[in-house]
Amino acid sequence: MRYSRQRELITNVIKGRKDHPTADMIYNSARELEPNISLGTVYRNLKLLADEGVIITLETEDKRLHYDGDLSRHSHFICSHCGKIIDLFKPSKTPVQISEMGLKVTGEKCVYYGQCADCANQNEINF
Amino acid sequence: MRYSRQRELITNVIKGRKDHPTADMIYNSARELEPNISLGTVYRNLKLLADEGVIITLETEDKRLHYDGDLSRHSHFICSHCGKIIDLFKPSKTPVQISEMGLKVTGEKCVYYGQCADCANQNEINF
DNA sequence: TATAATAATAGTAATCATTACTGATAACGA
DNA sequence: TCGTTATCAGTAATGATTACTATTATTATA
Repeated sequence: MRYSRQRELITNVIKGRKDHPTADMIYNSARELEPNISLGTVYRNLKLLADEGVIITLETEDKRLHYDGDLSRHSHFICSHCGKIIDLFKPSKTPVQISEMGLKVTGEKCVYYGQCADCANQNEINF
Repeated sequence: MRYSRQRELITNVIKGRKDHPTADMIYNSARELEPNISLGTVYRNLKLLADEGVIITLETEDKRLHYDGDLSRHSHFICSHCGKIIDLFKPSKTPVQISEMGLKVTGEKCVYYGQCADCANQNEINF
């Protein structure tokens, strides 16, 4: 992977924010410093950075991918009313502590990722 | 909300499956019994059922919404290799127990939903 | 039971986030 | 410095989902 000024800028934009911007929001931020940057470049690099594990993606109900530059283990709270995304770090993970932040939790979706038994077996043979 | 044969069929298709079908998969199943059912009808009713809380949605990395007719509290395991979605019920939620199912967990995304402090305050005034 | 009001449908067009494509540009090893 | 080729800007294409419209079906009521 070669260096590119655009990719560095995109990385800095994400890492420098505490919200969880969409591609479009990152595009707008990036254009302030690099007015000619292309939306396609933003999307291509976001995918690249996510594949490399440099950033994290968040699939939300608003049907747009949100990006997170914080790789530390944490979960998220999404307001069903305004869509705001709030980081929840370990000590705040329990329902009680969440409510201390003024958040009223009505639901949760927890997804684990990895390799299923079938794919793990296939890998033993094919890879 | 009036009764409709199509909505009942769609509901039965989802409730009768243990996998986590997309709209397209539900459409194909529904067509076996109702060959003229429209894809638009499937989408409209899925959204309706999700809004009513009759079914649950799952936003995945494959960029297609998956639906779940099981309302009991549980999380999901998604195979990064084949995309298969596996239910994880309470007693299997810990990493150790997950690995006993032959699943190799490499990551997790946990999202809580509800009302943020700002929206809760606004509601006191406006609603 | 017949009828009117209107929710829901089938079929199709439109939307919108994301991805693919293409000729030009830039990074970087030799 | 030069050649190779990753990356880019700009734009077209894709694909899941939603909106639209004329028609049909549900259901409350006479």
